[in-house]
Amino acid sequence: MKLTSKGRYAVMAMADLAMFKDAGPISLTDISLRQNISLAYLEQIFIKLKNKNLVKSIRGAKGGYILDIPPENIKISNIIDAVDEEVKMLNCKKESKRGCNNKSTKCITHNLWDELDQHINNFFEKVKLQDLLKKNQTLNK
Amino acid sequence: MKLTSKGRYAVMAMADLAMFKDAGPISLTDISLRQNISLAYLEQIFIKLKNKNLVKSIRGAKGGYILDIPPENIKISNIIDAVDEEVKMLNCKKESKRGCNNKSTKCITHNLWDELDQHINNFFEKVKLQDLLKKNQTLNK
DNA sequence: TTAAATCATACTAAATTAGTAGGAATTAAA
DNA sequence: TTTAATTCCTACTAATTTAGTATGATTTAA
Repeated sequence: MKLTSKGRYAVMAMADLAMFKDAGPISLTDISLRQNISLAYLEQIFIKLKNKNLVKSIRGAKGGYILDIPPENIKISNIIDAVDEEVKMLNCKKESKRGCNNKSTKCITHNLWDELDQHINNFFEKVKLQDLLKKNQTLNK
Repeated sequence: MKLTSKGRYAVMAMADLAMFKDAGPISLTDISLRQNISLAYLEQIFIKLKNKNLVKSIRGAKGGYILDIPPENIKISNIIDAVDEEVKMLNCKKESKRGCNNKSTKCITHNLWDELDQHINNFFEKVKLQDLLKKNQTLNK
């Protein structure tokens, strides 16, 4: 789980789509204006969202994107995973076969990052796209 | 709360100090060798830890660092905050006076990142340095 | 006096992130 | 049938951040 503004943009854009989901296909131009994200950057993001079947595209004039899944069934983690390639923030894991075996002093913090990662993932698993639309509420818990 | 390998190194180094806390001052050279972190980089990290009164330094030959607080009273969040300047991952906050007021569609995801941040902070608040030394246990919960 | 250590600051290299640029393909509507 | 609006595709680049080096000064035990 990596957290960058690309992921943030993706969530914002998906929330936008969800808000206007009854208005037919939404063009990236619209989202670009409303959310203030560059069109070209949105294009890249939406290719990925489409590849993960979170959205469907309608090409040509009057085209755009629509959600391919109802917003109450889309986890935030689905969105973030789609656009930000899953790179573990643990870097002791990649190096090691030997060494970082959780027993040496060398990687005593291993467990810690591992659990943090689960913790963050868990957070994003619990929150659905739909939840974002109900504003000013506590999302998780 | 920012999460980088600098923060990871800091936690590793502090855990190392905690393990050897009865052995008098520990030199960064020792930590460097045990944890495989460059000495010069450790030096930078320890200046910050010292500024936050997490460690004390003893200069000169046979010098080194010792914990300034017992490990059961040091939260992981204290360590990470000390070395990784607190830069909010929310970037909608910095721009805005107007705009991102949590009511516009513009920053509908505001709450989400805010809560995530609390969530991560909360995780690191609950875990103490001492907890890392009891290996192979669940840290949080 | 020497060697081991911290302290301080500046620089640099690598990686990542965030975007731009330019055009091709598709399609609704005039 | 032409035009304009759109997605699609790929390559490039600029900005930022991160991670780490380099250099040398200062302190102190032996």
